[in-house]
Amino acid sequence: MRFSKQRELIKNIVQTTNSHPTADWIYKEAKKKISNISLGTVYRNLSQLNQDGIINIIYDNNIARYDWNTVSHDHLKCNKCGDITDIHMHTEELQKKVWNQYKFEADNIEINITGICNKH
Amino acid sequence: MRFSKQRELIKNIVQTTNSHPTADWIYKEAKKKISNISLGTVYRNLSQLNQDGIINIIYDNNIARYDWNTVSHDHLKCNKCGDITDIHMHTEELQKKVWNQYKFEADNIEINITGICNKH
DNA sequence: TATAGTAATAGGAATTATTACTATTTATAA
DNA sequence: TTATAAATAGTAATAATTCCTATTACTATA
Repeated sequence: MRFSKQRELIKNIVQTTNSHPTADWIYKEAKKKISNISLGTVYRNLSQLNQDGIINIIYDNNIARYDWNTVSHDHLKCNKCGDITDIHMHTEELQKKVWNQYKFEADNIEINITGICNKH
Repeated sequence: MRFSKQRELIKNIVQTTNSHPTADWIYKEAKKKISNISLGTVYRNLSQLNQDGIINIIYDNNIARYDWNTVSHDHLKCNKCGDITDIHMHTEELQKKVWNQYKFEADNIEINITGICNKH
């Protein structure tokens, strides 16, 4: 992968944001520094960075959100404010369980929990 | 909820399909019976049926799939063939855990596991 | 039964999110 | 430097979903 200042910027934005931003939000942020950056460039780089394991993609219903946290983790999503909080449940036991019960070789386990967060 | 033949048809299609169909697939099936049915009608009815607890919506990356199985359950998704298998993990303990640790009142817990299924 | 009022529903248009395409620019290695 | 392969901006296309307005099912009244 060749260096590009667009990709550096995009990586930097994701890595310094805790709110699981959307592609569109990242695009608007990026424009503040490189005003003619294209949305296509944002999408392409986000998926490249994801493929290289530098950032993570999570799906919030039908839109993609990007996450600097690449270690496997889970999410609490509040139905009132829409906030998504990172949490960690131990999933090693689940991995063993699906192997034993279903002979399914799990490589990723994601637990998404919706409900009401502690701000309400 | 008022009667409509479109909704009856859509409900019937979902309830007789085991493959977690997408809105678009359901639309194509529905057209065989009501040729001028609109995709918007399909979406509206699917989400109404979901709100009434008659069917379930699951998200496979960023597209919605519909499931006749309304009891809370989890999914194994194969990276090779794309098949999605329904499974059941007990999630009561997870619900307690997020309450104790985060004071988060969970109303839905979805565990999505990706990997290689037993057909490969 | 016929009719009128109304809120739910339908179809199709519009919007949003994402991907594809192409001419041009740029990083990098020889 | 220059060759070249990769990346970019800009735009068009596609995919997924939601919105808008005419139509229709249902209810109450005559």
